[in-house]
Amino acid sequence: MVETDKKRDAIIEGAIKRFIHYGINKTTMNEIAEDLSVSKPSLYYYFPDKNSLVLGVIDKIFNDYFDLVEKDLSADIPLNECMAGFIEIRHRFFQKYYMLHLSGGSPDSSLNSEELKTHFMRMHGRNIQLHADIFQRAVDKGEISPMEVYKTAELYLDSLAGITSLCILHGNKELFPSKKEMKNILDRQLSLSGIFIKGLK
Amino acid sequence: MVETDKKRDAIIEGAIKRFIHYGINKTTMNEIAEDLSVSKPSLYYYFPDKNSLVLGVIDKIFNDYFDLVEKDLSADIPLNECMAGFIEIRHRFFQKYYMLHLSGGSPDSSLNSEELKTHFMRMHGRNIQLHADIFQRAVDKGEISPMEVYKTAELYLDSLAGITSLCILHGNKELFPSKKEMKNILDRQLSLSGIFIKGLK
DNA sequence: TTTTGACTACTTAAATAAAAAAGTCAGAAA
DNA sequence: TTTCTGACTTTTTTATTTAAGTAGTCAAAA
Repeated sequence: MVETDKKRDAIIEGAIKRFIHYGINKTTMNEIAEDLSVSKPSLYYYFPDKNSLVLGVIDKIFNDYFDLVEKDLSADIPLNECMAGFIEIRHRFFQKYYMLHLSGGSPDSSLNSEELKTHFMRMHGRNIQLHADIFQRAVDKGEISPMEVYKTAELYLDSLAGITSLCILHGNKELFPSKKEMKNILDRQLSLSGIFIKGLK
Repeated sequence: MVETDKKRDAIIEGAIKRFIHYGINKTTMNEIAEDLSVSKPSLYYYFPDKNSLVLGVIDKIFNDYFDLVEKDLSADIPLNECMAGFIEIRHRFFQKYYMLHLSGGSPDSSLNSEELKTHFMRMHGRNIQLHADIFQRAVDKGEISPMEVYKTAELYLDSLAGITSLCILHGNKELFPSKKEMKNILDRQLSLSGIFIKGLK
């Protein structure tokens, strides 16, 4: 069982490497198998279909993200700084996994099946809830005014995601946004976050 | 000359009617001509090509918008209320001209030519400048803190536009967003605007 | 000066064929 | 028994051709 899990993880890692370069749709099960020097049916022994593999990949990426974010959660720093830290974490993930199009608040074209979309939305919801919890804690500490924390967290995250999606839409139509555009997205997200959090006081 | 301008305007009005229903790309010059009971070459007498006609349409719509907005501009009301008013104006335009996809801060697929995109971006810039001017006035009155007004106005408008684009992406994949989704967009934009303006104090 | 029927050139959409990828299975290797 | 594979089938994607539709022109008429 432990061996099996190790193999599963190795496949997921291999898949991620391909996905990062070529995206989910442009990566074939054959390529993933070849990279790992195994046959395609071996992959299908560990994952019933491509969707399950993609699901495993998304799961791993989001868990990495939540691990990082939840580590910062305990520290007793001002809300604005905490949010700035999260933005930078998300920005690194956004950059690294750009080709997977996991960016916006909404499931993208690359997640074809309903199952994947649902799973993605669950992760998204977990992120909102995490932010809502932090907002609630800040309310309890008197750092910001009382409010509907979940709705506010949703609005906060969507406003940041919206900035990203507009910047990408605006920018060059290349496969990958430029360093400059990336920097711009980060700067604007930090600005907006600062104003938003200040507006919650 | 006055007669010619009248005919031009009539053509623009006819084109808008079609565009509202079927969008720019799914409307043919023939259809516009038939609606007005004239021949296609008549249209080409007044507009050298379809782009020019679309340009005239966009120009008219934006001028209508700026007329409405600049009317409210003189009134001496709090910044937040002023912005709320503008959001409602834009929302009405968004709803009415949804099929033209003039919504986001970025030129959409329906604006094919560079000329149109440039013109659209000029209108977009004018809107940012208008908001920057209002922000500057609010700074001068001491209603909000000093800042880079243009950049802030850009961020403000993009954060609102981002909300719209995410809501549309999220929502049903129908041609038209539902009444409920529209209401949701408006409510969230008003919420975000309130928080944002408060954050500028 | 303004309008039109009849025309051409170009673009888009539909249909079809070819290629590639997902997924299966009987059986071999560990 | 669990893990793995070569050879296969089915489905999906992509490329190619074909047909249809649309933008734009022009000589001539109102």
